[in-house]
Amino acid sequence: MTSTPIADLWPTLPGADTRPEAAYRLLQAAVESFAERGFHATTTRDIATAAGMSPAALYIHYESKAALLAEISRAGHAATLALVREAAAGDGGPAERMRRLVEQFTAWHARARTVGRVVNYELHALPEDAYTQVAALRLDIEREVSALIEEGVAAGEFEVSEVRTAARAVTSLGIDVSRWYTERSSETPGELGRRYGELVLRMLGSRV
Amino acid sequence: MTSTPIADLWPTLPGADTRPEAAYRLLQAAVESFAERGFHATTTRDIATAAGMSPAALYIHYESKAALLAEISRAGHAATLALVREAAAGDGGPAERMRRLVEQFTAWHARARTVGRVVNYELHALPEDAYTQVAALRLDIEREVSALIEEGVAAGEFEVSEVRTAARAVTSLGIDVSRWYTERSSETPGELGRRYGELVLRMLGSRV
DNA sequence: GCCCTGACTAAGCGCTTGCTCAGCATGGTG
DNA sequence: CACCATGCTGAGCAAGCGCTTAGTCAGGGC
Repeated sequence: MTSTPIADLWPTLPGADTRPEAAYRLLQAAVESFAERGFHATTTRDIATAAGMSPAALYIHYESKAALLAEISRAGHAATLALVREAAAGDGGPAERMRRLVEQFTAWHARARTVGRVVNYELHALPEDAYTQVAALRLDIEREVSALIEEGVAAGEFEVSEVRTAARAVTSLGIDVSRWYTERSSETPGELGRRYGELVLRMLGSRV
Repeated sequence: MTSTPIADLWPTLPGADTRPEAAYRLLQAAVESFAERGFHATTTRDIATAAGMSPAALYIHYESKAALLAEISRAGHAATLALVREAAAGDGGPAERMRRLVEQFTAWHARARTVGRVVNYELHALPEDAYTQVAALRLDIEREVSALIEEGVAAGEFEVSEVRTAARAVTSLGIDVSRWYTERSSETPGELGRRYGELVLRMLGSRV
């Protein structure tokens, strides 16, 4: 692992290459604070101090505390959707692609657990317009997983009684990783991903 | 369903039969507010108003806002542990008991989703002593599930490569239900429980 | 040398927060 | 009848909140 999750996210932000480094430090501090204490328990003073600045400096780079949350949530969801799309559209049969999808989805939620927590558990604090955008991305993720399961059923590789319930279970398993995973966990993100990939394939009645 | 989840929890509280009805209304209002907005975004005025009282009345029945959270969290965890113990110690082989456990664990997290949200996602806001108690209950729940999986493996009914990872996955699936389930969900808690029971048995490589 | 610009700070404003306190109504008891 | 405990309210305090404002300062263009 050569870069932290927030560094992965940063280049995907609009105008990232021209933004001062301070904006990056603020975003990083915000992710960590929101993940640890939640959005409402985090103060603008917390974020600014962690980024080595006075509270007023925050407002030069971001419109508001909520704008920071919106930026994190949008970028995090976009990254997750990209990851899911890439795995679902890759080489191999449905089962093989599903295994890769779960491996990477799970590993991401372990590795980027701070971003993952903000993305999945602070939705209610988003301003309405940001929430609308993010809800659309979440729907896309679920649809992508559902489509892959359906493909697997059609190909005779999976056997499930309810596709939507199964898709829920698959994404649910991965998302919840960001709640309980800590750096003190005994498994690496990669190991966990591989084991969850195995479990999910069995859950879907895979014959492969 | 003849009673709401908070009514289920109330009788288990110390001295519940002598407490005034106002204390009950406050607890109910607190559960709903904490579940919807989170602990920190909820004000004592929100809770008191929802219970039909002035803010000051809250402090006659509870020591603080955090004491309300602690009471909810303790009672919710105790109820979940009791549910898990009952299912794990019931009749039948390991697979049969695991199916019942998952059915009931999942259905509880759907039906009592407001309590479930507070229980699982507001841990960080608990005072330290309440957190210690609750953490012990959570460990007991995980141990109960792990023990049942081990029993199943020993009996040749399950086949898993890592018991702890499998136990995590089982509880994880159920817990996450309280995050996404809404009263508008297409499945009833009972249906969802049965489907999840099926998925989990397959996940554990059940031969039954 | 001069001024402009962008990044930043010290101070603090207006408001909300968790919580307190003096006092009021009510209903059971002697 | 007086008395008092219980449950509650209206008013408000101290602290902390998100955010603003006036002003500082280094560095680059002319």
